[in-house]
Formats: sequence, C-alpha cells, structure tokens
Amino acid sequence: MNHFSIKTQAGAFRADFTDQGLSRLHFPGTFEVTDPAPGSGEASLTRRWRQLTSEAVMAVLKGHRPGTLPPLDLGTATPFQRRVWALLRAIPPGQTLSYAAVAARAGSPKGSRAVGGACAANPLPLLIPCHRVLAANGRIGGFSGGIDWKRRLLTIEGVPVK
DNA sequence: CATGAGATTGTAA
DNA sequence: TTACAATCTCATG
Repeated sequence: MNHFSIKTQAGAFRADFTDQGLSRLHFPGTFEVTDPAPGSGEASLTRRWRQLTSEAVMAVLKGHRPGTLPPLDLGTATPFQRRVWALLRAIPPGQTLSYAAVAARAGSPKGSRAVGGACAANPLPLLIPCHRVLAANGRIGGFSGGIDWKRRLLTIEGVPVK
C-alpha cells in the first residue's frame, strides 16, 4: 500500500494508494509518520495519480471542486455506500443537504441514520464531501475527522454554521 | 431551550 | 440475529 504526503496550508494530509487507485485520505495528524519505502521506484502512472490527488485536495481547501480525480479504489464498499458517495460528489461547494435529504435521494426515505453510517465509512473526506451533509434544522451533525474540520470546511465554502 | 423515547435503516460481529 | 450509529420527529418541562 503506497502512500504519500500532501503538504498544504492546513497541514500535511496523507493519501493511500493500491494498484487500483486512490484508496484513502487522512487528515493532518491522524496517521503515523512512516518513512518512504526504501528504493521505491514510482511508476509514472502512480506519479500522475499523486499529482491529481494533490491538486484536488488543495482545490477543495480553496472552496473549489476537486477537478479530475485519479481512479478510486473503494474496496469493499457496499452498494448503498457507493450510492450515497456518488450523491455527495454531486453536491457543489457551498451547498448542503440534510442526512434525510440524502437518504431520500438514495431511495431510502427513512434511512437518514444509515446515511450517517455511510458518511462515517467514507474513506475520502474532502474529495467525497461528507462535510456538506448536515443534520436537520441546520444542526451541524457529526464528522469522522472531528467537528472542527467540518466547520472549517463549511466556513471555507461560505456556509454559515451554528 | 434541554432532554428523552421510539421509529427506522444499513452494517459488522 | 443482535447491537450499534455522523438521524429524525414528537412530546414534555
């Protein structure tokens, strides 16, 4: 499992890759700092993936769309999770939906809580914008990377938070 | 406004 | 089958 660090103004993120593509993104300070594999020659394809991922992360931190992404390796994600994540990627910066609204769009009108579960399982925060999903009545809801990050990202996009 | 109960869904163990 | 979770709504002080 190949990985590399993305240095940004908000700290160093870490992106993990498999042969299939980008598999996971970690927030600064949420991962072990490991030395790069000795003598790891990078395939040019992987190099392109790094470039795209890096640009995408920095774009989102500026409140923009991720742009072109490398292939994603969603691993053993369930159909429901893939469905929810696809819906999230369609939400533009600055816009938000409630867990219930996402549930409705996913075909499970009463599955708002299940949507929370799918968001919690999201391996690619920022790129799959689960921070744009709020609770009912404009309440903030939860966030795997910490509520602070959720507020921070929403603020960047100009969304008022309580 | 704060708190609590109950309903409901998808998932992992 | 059981228990849990980044929910929601409704009821009550």
